[in-house]
Amino acid sequence: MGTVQRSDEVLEALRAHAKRITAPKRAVIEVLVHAHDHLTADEVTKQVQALRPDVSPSTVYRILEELDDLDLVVHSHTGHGAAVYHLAGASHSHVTCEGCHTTFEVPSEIYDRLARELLATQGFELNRHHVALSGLCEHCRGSHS
Amino acid sequence: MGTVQRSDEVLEALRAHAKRITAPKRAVIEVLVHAHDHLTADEVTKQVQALRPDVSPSTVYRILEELDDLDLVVHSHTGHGAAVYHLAGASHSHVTCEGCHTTFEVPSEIYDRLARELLATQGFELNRHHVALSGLCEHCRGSHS
DNA sequence: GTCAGTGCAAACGGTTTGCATGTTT
DNA sequence: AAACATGCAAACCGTTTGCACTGAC
Repeated sequence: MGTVQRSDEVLEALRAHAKRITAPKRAVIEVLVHAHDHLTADEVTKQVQALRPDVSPSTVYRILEELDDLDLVVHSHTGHGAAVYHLAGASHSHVTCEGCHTTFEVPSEIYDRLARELLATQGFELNRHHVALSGLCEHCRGSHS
Repeated sequence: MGTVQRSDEVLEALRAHAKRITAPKRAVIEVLVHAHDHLTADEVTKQVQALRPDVSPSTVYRILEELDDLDLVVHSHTGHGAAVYHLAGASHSHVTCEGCHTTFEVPSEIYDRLARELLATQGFELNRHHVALSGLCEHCRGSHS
């Protein structure tokens, strides 16, 4: 799995895989590199369109898919609403609050033991990224269900 | 959280909550009680319609939602395709294979340590049911990707 | 008789696809 | 110039909703 934080690393990887470098791709990558949180495809699209209004949502989906296939970005399903995307940086996992629908990162080591146990007992190889754990964040736990 | 395996327990609970007992509800409950695996809403609908062809998908969704609200059924998002439903029987969790898209149960104790850790370090209260863990089952791990 | 529950059809959100056009290589 | 990437619009899947009607209580 890749570990990328800068645009040129991503572009480099694209070239290495004989993918073409286009304006929409540059824009998507730029958005992802500067993103502070985890973005849905729609949020990526809106930010991209702020730079290049003519880029279509389907193109953004296709680019995200391509980057995902190359392990340059990672996406995660949250059990509510759209999937979230971010660059495949330092390996981490996700949890989503069912109350406020915020997705945040947790160290993926919290899965270590569970992953070992699943492998040993079920022969199941855990993917720590593909879905976010669900529950209630500190704040929403206080408020109410 | 409820622990129900028999139709009459479910019907009982519905009465206790002043919900009406209708033919479509009986059929949905019957299907769930006899289900061997985890069913999508669509699968429930098809099985219900085998008994009562005039029951509409939206009704099935509404019934599943009602039963879910009453903690009589549980649903889980798998990171691929439709959510799966089953009776709220013995507490267990789910994992889904990204290869063959099979969802199966695992003892929810595998989460014990992780849940404690999330609570202690993040103040996050884990819901062990709402999403299924994702990965590769023994068989698909062998085959390929 | 009342109201919750239902069927239908239409809308919805998120995502994918077919196709003609444009752009990178 | 060939191949690939794009924009658009339409389709898609899973799910929710508005509404008039039916049937449980």
